[in-house]
Amino acid sequence: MTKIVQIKQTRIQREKRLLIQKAALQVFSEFGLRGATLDKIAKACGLTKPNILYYYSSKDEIYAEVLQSLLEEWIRPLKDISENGDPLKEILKYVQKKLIMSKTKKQESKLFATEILHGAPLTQNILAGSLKETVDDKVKLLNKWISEEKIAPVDPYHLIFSIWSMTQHYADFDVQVYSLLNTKKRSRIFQDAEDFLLTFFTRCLKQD
Amino acid sequence: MTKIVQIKQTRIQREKRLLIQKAALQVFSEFGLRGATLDKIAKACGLTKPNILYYYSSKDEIYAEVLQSLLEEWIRPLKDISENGDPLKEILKYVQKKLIMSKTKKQESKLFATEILHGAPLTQNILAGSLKETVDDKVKLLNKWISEEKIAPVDPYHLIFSIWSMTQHYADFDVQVYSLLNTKKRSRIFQDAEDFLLTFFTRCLKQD
DNA sequence: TCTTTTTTTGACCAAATGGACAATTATTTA
DNA sequence: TAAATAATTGTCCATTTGGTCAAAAAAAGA
Repeated sequence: MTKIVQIKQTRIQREKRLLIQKAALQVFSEFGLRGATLDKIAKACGLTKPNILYYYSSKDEIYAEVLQSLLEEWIRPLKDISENGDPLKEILKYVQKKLIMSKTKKQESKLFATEILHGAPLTQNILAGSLKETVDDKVKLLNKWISEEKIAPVDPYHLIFSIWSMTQHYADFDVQVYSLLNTKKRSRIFQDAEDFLLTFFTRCLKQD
Repeated sequence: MTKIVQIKQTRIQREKRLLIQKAALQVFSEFGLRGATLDKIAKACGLTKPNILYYYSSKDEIYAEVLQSLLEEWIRPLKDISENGDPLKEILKYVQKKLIMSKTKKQESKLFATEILHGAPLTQNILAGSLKETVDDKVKLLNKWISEEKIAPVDPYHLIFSIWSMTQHYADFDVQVYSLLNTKKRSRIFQDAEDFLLTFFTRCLKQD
């Protein structure tokens, strides 16, 4: 009696898994890992709870997969900072990209933030691994630009932290940001934010 | 048969309530509202679960009280920005204060962040109320300083957001920050952060 | 000290929730 | 189209968890 292991995913499996992931992202980002329930995810994607557990063996597995696929996407733009372009322009382009992500990937940003905030139980090794590699690489580049006097001297690690924090703030703390702005300013948050950030980093980094 | 309503707190009540609040802050900031359990709080303060419920009628009530007392403390430093001092210095002093809070009030920062991140269900009215008042007040002051050409022109709302995000990042994302720095830099995070932030805001705001 | 009030706790309950499973239905494949 | 495989679901279960309650213990007051 041999059990045949299924290797290739069927069409339905691909579709349903994606469906579940989308719903899970939504629910996890709103309620956190522990606040999210399988019932909520089930309702969000129109499947039954046992049906979800047919595709994933546990709630934690769903969470892990959602987080995993999000992390890769999250690190990517940093890699795009290019040694060849104009230093200030490259940095500003990165700021813009991150800001756009805050606008269009709000759920992802919040889920990532919640994970880190609560100690990054599933993410530690990625942080200390591939993310650290990429960061260290870009830190070297920034230091090179500084020594060549192409940008003003700053601690490159903290420069990266500042870009992350300022841009992600508009996704993670959107409720607060919205609460504090009046209707008029609310409708141009991201435009104002972009203007502010570009001015800010230009003033801070431009060599005179 | 009249039930006498107790008005004054006994010594034990004062002590135990504080004890519970401390433990609750710790547990809520680590696990979030839904991840925290009464049992965890109970263990953290060495009381039994029913005993905790003798002092607080529900878990939500504990959460609300912890959050409430945290919020007041959270807003306060912003109020201290003074019209009379030197504009740039006043702003830098505020940045320093916020950074110190990130260092010494990490749990509070994380709890606040988690609350906002998940939609600020209990905090909305405070955000739109007393916090908004204070912010609007300081925005006026910043605009005045700008029109008097005492600091460089920037959007004052986004300036405040940038201070919040960059300083709180060191508390909320500490796991990430630590993961990315080597041992040497890890031990001077807050010194480096302060240098970075003061330089940054000075460059950005100084009138030439 | 004796009484009253406050504090503490063990035992218990109901609801929520993650998950198992067998039976049924739909889809593929031969 | 018949057999095999994949997908779906109703039902059930065990654990976790917020919360209750009556009785016991401790503290305070007279």
